[in-house]
Amino acid sequence: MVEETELRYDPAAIETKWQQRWAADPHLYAAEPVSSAKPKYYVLEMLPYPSGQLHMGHVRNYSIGDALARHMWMRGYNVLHPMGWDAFGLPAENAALKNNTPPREWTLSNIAAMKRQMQRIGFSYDWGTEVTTCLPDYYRWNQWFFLRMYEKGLVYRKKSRVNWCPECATVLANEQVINGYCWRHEETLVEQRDLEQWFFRITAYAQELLDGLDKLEGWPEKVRTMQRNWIGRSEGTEIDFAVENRSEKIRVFTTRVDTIFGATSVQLAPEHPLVMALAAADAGLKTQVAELIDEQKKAKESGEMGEIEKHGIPTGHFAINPYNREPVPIWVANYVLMDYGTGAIMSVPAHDERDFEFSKKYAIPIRQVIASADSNAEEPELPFSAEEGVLLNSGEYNGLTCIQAQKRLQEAAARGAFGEAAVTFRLKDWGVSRQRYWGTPIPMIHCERDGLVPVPDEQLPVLLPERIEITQTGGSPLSRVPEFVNVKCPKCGRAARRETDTMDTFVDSSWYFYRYTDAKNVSAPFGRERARYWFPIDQYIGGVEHAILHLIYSRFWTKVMRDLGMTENDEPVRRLFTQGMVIKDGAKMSKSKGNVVSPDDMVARYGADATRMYALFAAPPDRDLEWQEDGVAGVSRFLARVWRLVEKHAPVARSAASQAQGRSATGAGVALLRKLHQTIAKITQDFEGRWHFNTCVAAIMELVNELQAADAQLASGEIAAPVVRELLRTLVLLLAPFAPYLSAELWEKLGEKSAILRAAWPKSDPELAKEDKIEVPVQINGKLIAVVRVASDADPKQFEAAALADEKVKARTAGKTVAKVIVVPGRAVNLVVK
RNA sequence: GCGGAAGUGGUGAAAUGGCAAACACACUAGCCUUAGGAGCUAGCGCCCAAAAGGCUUGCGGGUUCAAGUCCCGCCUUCCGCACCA
Repeated sequence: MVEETELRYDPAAIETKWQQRWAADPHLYAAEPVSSAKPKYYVLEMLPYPSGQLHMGHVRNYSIGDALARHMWMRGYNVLHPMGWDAFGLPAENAALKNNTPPREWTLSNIAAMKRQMQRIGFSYDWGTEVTTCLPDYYRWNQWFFLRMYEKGLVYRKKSRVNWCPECATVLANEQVINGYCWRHEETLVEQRDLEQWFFRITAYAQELLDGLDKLEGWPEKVRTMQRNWIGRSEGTEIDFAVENRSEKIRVFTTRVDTIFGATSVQLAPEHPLVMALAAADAGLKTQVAELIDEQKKAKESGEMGEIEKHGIPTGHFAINPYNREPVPIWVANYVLMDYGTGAIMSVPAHDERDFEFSKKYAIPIRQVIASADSNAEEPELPFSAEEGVLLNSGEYNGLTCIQAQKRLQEAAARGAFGEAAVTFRLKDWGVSRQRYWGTPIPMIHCERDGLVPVPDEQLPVLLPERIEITQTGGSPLSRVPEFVNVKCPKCGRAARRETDTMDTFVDSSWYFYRYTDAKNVSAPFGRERARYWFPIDQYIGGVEHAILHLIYSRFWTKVMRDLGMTENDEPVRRLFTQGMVIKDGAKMSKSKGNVVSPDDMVARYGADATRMYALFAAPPDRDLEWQEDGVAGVSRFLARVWRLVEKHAPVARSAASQAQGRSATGAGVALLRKLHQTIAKITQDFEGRWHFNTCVAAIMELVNELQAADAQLASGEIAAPVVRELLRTLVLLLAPFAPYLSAELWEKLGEKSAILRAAWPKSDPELAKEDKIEVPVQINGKLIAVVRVASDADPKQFEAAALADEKVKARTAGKTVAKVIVVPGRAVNLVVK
C-alpha cells in the first residue's frame, strides 16, 4: 500500500503550525472574568528563576500542570494558568561581573529565551498575566508591603549576628544555610558577622502557621511535617535561678521542670550575658570563653554542632534552685546555644543524655528524681528521659507523676514569681536585608534628625538605578551610587541617606501568585474581588526543595495580607503537589556531573509532544524520574502510530459526522467501544486525584494497540462509521492534555473546527464499559490452579459451579473433601480442600 | 539520634487484600523494504535440554480462605531535621 508508507508523522511541521496559530490567539489560554458562570480553577506551577535555560525539571513540572490545566478547561472550568519570572537574584550580578552585561539586560534576555522555549513546548499559559519580579511595576508593591508591615510593627531593624556568605558577599537567611554551607555555594562555609539588619516578624505568626498545617489536608504529609519541625514549637517552663552574691538572675528554659530537683548544675551558653559580665572581670575566663565561642562558631559553620565533644568551664559561681534553695555550680558549656530558649539550661544528668555525658566528665553529682511507677519493675539504667514514672528525691512533690508534677511546679513558680509556663519556637524572624544590587530597594531613609523615615507611598517605587558598576569589593553596591543614596528627608527636608540594602528574593515569591490575578493593576498589588474569586490556589505544583522556605513565607504573607484587610483566606494553597526530581544515570542532572539533558535537543529530535509525554509516562509524578532517551523515542513512535491510525481512518469518521452516534455497534466495534469507555473512566478518575499519569498514558497505548489490531475492521466498514468516529474522536480528546499539538492536528483532521481545549471532556458510559464475560482465578488453598470465564453478572453459585466444573480443579479435588468455598463475585473463587 | 519515603524482571515501571510483572525501553529471532532513529510478527522473571512442574515482590515472623499490598521485628537506600534543653 503505497499510500500507507508515505504517511509520516512530522512533529516539527505540526508543532510549528499550531504554535503560530496559538500565538495569534491571545485569548485562547486567558481566563474568563470573575463574573464567569463557570466554576473557577487556579492551577499554578512554581515560577522559575530566569537562568537562561529551561531544564528537564521545569519541563516535568510544567507538563504536569499543563495536563491538569488542559483537562480542567475541557471539564468546563474557568482556568487560571499563569507563568512568571523570579527575576531578582545574585546570578544576574555574577553574570554582569563576568560578561560586563547589565543585570537587567541579562535577565530580560534570559526571560525572552525561556519564554520562547515554553511556547515551543506548548504550555497553555496566559501570557497576558505574566509577572516579572524585577520590573518596577512588580517590585514597587514589595516596597508598599514593606511599608504596611512597618506600620504594623511587623518590620524591625536590629543589630544581629548574621550568616554571611563570602562568595555571595551578602547576608543569608537561616533557611539558606545548609549545614553551615551556603545554599548556592555548596563548598563555601558561611561566616558570622554583626550588622544592622531588617527583619520581618514572622514569629508573630508562629503559632498560627503551626496550627494552620493541620487544616492543609491537600498538602503532602511530608511537607507539613517539615514545616512543623521547622517551626519547632516546644512547651516548657522558664525558671529563674538566683546567683549567689550577685544581683543577676539566670532564667533557664526546660521542657522537664518535673526533674528540677535533679538539677546539679546550671549551664550557660558561651555568649550568655552573665558569662560576658563574668569574663569582663576575669581575663583567664575571658580567654577560655573566647575559645568556646570560636569552637561553637566553627562547629555550627561546618554543621557538626551535634558531634562536638561536650566540655565546659566552671565559673566558680553558684546558682540557687528556687525550689529547694540548693546552690548548684554555674558552668559555661560548649553545647548550649544562645539562640534557642534563654541560652541557659538546668543540667539534670540523671534524666538527660547530654547532661549525663557532661556531668560524668566533670564528676558533677548525678541524682535520680524519677522512678518507675511500678515498684516491682526493674529500674532502668541512668540516664533515662521517658516522661513516665513518679517523682522521688523531690520533697513535697514525691510520688506525683511527671505530668502532675510539671503542672504543680509551674503553679508554684508563678506563686513565687520565679517562673512560668513558656512556649519556645525554633522559628526565627525572617532577616530580609541583602547587601546586593539586584533586588528590591528597601524603601526607608536614614535621617540624622528624624531617624528612620519610611519613603512616602507617593514616592514609590524607589527605583533601582540602572547604570551601576558591579564590583566585588563587598558592601552594598547601591551605597556607591551617590544619586541613589543622597536624598532629602521626607519629614524635615534635610539631607539624608537612603537605605542601600535590598530585599531577599523570597519576598518576591511570597505573593506573586496574587499578582497574576490582576497583573496590570497600577493602584494596588491586586484587587480584592479578583483575589476573592481566584483564591485559594486549587493546585500548586513544584519541587519539594521549596517545602520550607518559599511555602512558609508564602503562608506568612497571606496571613499578613489578611490582617491588612486585603484578602479573606488564611492559606494561599489548597492542594500542593511536589513532583520528583529528574535524574540521569542515577544522579540529579547538573553541569558538574555532565549529565544534563537539554529540553531543546529533545524537542528538536522528537518533538514537544513526545518530550512532555515521556516526562509523564516514565514514572508517576511524585517519584524521581530517570531520563532515558530511548524512552522518548518510544513515545515518539507511539505518537506516530496514533497519527497514522487517525490519518488513515479520518475519512470514514468524517463521513459519519452528521449521523447519530452509534450504539449499534456489533462484534469488534463492541469490544473497541468497551475498551474506549474503560479508558475514559480510568483517565478521568486519575485526574480527579490519583494523578498516575504514567498509567494514563499506558492506558491510551493499550487502546491504540487494540484499535490498531482492528485496523482491517475499521477500514472495511465492518465497524460502522459512527462508531469509528466516536473511537477516533474520543481517542484524540483523551490525548489532548498530554500531547496538545498532535491532538489539535488530529482534531482538525477529524473535521472539527473549534479549539480542542474547549471541547467537552468525554464521559464514560458504564454500560458500554462493562465486560459481559470476565476471567476469574480459581484457587485451591490459596494457590492459583485455573482461570474460568464467567458472565460478569453471575451470582456466587454460578461462580462456584464454573470453578468446580474446571478440568484442572476436578483433577486436584478428586478423592478429597472440599471443606469450604469462598466466592468473591467478580474477583476470585477459593476452594479450601482437605 | 528523631521524622518521612522507598526497596518488584536486564531497565523505567504496573497491580481498590483476589491471575505478580500491565504499558514501555533494551535485547533475541524472523518478515518487509522506498535501508529508516521506519513498519510488521513472535519471544523475553528464575530453575529445568524441553514439556510437565516448581520457585519468585529486601530479610524474618504474623493476621487471612487469600498478602507485593495489612500488622510486628530487622536490613538497605534516599530525603528532611539535629546537642533545640
